[in-house]
Amino acid sequence: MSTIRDVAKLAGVGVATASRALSGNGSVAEDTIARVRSAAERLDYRPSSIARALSLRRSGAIGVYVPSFDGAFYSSILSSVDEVLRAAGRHMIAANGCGHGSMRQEALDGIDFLLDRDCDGLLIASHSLTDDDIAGLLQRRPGTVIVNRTVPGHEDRCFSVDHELAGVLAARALMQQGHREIATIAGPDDAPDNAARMRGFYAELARHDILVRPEHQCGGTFHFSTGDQATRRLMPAIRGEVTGASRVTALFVANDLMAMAAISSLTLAGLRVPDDVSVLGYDDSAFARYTSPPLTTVRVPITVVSADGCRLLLNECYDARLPVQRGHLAEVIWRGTVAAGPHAPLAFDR
Amino acid sequence: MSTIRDVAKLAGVGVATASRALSGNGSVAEDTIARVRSAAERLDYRPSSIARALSLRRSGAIGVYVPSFDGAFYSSILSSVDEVLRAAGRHMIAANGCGHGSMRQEALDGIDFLLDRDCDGLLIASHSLTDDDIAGLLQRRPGTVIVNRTVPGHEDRCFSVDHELAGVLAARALMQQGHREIATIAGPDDAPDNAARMRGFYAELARHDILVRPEHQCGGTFHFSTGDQATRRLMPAIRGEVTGASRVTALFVANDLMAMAAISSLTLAGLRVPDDVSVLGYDDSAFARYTSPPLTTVRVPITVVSADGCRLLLNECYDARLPVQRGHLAEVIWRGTVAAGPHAPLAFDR
DNA sequence: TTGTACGCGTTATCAT
DNA sequence: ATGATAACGCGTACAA
Repeated sequence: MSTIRDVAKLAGVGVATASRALSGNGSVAEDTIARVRSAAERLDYRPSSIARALSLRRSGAIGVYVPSFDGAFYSSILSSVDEVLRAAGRHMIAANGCGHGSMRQEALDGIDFLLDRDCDGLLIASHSLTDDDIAGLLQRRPGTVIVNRTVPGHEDRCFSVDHELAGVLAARALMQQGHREIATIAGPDDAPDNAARMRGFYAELARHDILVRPEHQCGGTFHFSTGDQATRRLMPAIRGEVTGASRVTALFVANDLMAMAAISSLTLAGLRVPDDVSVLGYDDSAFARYTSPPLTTVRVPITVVSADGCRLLLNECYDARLPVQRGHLAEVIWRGTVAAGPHAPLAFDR
Repeated sequence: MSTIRDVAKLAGVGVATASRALSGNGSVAEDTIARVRSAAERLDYRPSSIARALSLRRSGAIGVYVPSFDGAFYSSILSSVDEVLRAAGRHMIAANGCGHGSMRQEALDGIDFLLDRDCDGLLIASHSLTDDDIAGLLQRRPGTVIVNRTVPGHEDRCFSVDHELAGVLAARALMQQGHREIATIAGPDDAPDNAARMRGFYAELARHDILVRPEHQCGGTFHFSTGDQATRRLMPAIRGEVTGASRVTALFVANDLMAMAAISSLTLAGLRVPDDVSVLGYDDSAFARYTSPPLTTVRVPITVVSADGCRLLLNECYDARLPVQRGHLAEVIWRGTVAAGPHAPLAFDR
């Protein structure tokens, strides 16, 4: 490995000149630049990003924490962030939750790990941290951005759709199709984004005098398996086998993974989607248009949300002036899993 | 940010002693260690990983290139590598193909990018690079491991199942269920792993006098959309609407993403899987057990394959002595998308 | 425009 | 067991 001193020597100049010639910072004579360039070429000179980082006191790395790399949702964040970062000549150190603690502990550990790596900035997607965890982190580490949830008092550092409003849209979608007997499969109780969408969902339903019976409210973990389990538990209600209760005709599932598992489970049990039950998902993951039938779902534009978060980070950490959008909106994507229910459809403006 | 000099000063020792006390390398008196530790604690001292990297001439980073973060297959590689790395105190710089060139160019760029980041080692999963690209890279960069394909002459640096054998298993799975009229949806022509599985598949079929008609061999890109398109093209043949040709009763799809799209497409067209057509996937991605119906597929144990590749890297780059397995095997996972075909089942030993 | 010299924060060497 | 000091490779004052 040749260093900049080798290049300087070969070009017959001082190291400072070589550095300037290569980086373009500072003025260097044309022919000197050429000499240095060709010397660098000849030696196959590769600047040490480590030495540069030490000197500049910036590593050029943005740490990204996601609970998991699996699942289309978090993958989208990584893709999107990697693209923005690479275009800016920065890179990503990605960490996911691993180890053996609670999900909160895993997140804390992962973030700690990233911090130890001298990341210039941090982009975090975690629904397992408490608001206080995040508030503390935000205060300790200025260059931090939170994605997919909004922490009260720190709205400027959070990039997310309004999940509560998205929940409202989900409720309307079902009601406008004439569903009133509805069951839900939620995400983790302690996940703020889950809580928000469920809150919005139930509230909007309640505004139209629709109540989801407690026994029709299932909990899940955002993973396939729990979508499957919850659906099985709901099966009698969906089949209308519960005496004294009307048949459940629609299912709102808090993310597409669980929705997909629900459809699979339903199909396996001989129930037809959407003829026997409608299923409404959440996220609009990449696979949603390829389930059988294609999934009707609430789209969360997570790639653009995280790209904007990432650009804010770039602006702060490296004095860039990238455009940063806010106020991203969720919307219902109509595909094939929600059909007309037995009741009169309700109409909503837009 | 306090440095080790601050710690040393506060503890009343030299920097070397402080360094030794903190790292555990070299002998330091018990009470000195305690003094240094508490000084570090008080100052909330965080060693600079950059300075350490410069001094040690190792960044502690392993670069990981995957064509895309989306799709369960590459996500599994990331998860698995991150877990192994974190356990070893190392980290991952992940890059995916982005930019606007060919997939090969994207891979080349991504790898170059990683190299510029002073990664100690490289783990690469790309089916778009040529064997020569990889041979060249392997020679330039000793600490490199290739995952999910085997480059002739570099078997020791490649971690992969035998995709050709896996293709053989796929063919047997279909034949043993009594299928003889078979269509295929392959991955990219220039992807060696795709070529291998298709080669094995066709060869094993041919050994039993089964030929896949050229018009029943479709090409794809490993993405959802092409699985969908190919399936539509195949529809008449599956429906038995092609005069002078027997009805296609089974579909072998080169990865689960396309297989999922195929099922969706089939279902949408009113065809039942597996009653009307069987579908056999490839990879056993995380979602495979949650399609409708659950996908029968050839399992490629990519998490353990890449974990072993990663451990070899760790051994080479950091003189670790982690166990490294080889010779991972693919196997057919029977679920719900392959049913009995119209012909006599063939029997195979194991 | 150019070159010298220092600083970035660590670890390692070598005396003591 | 400990401390001074020299790398590590780069960027950049500052002087020329």
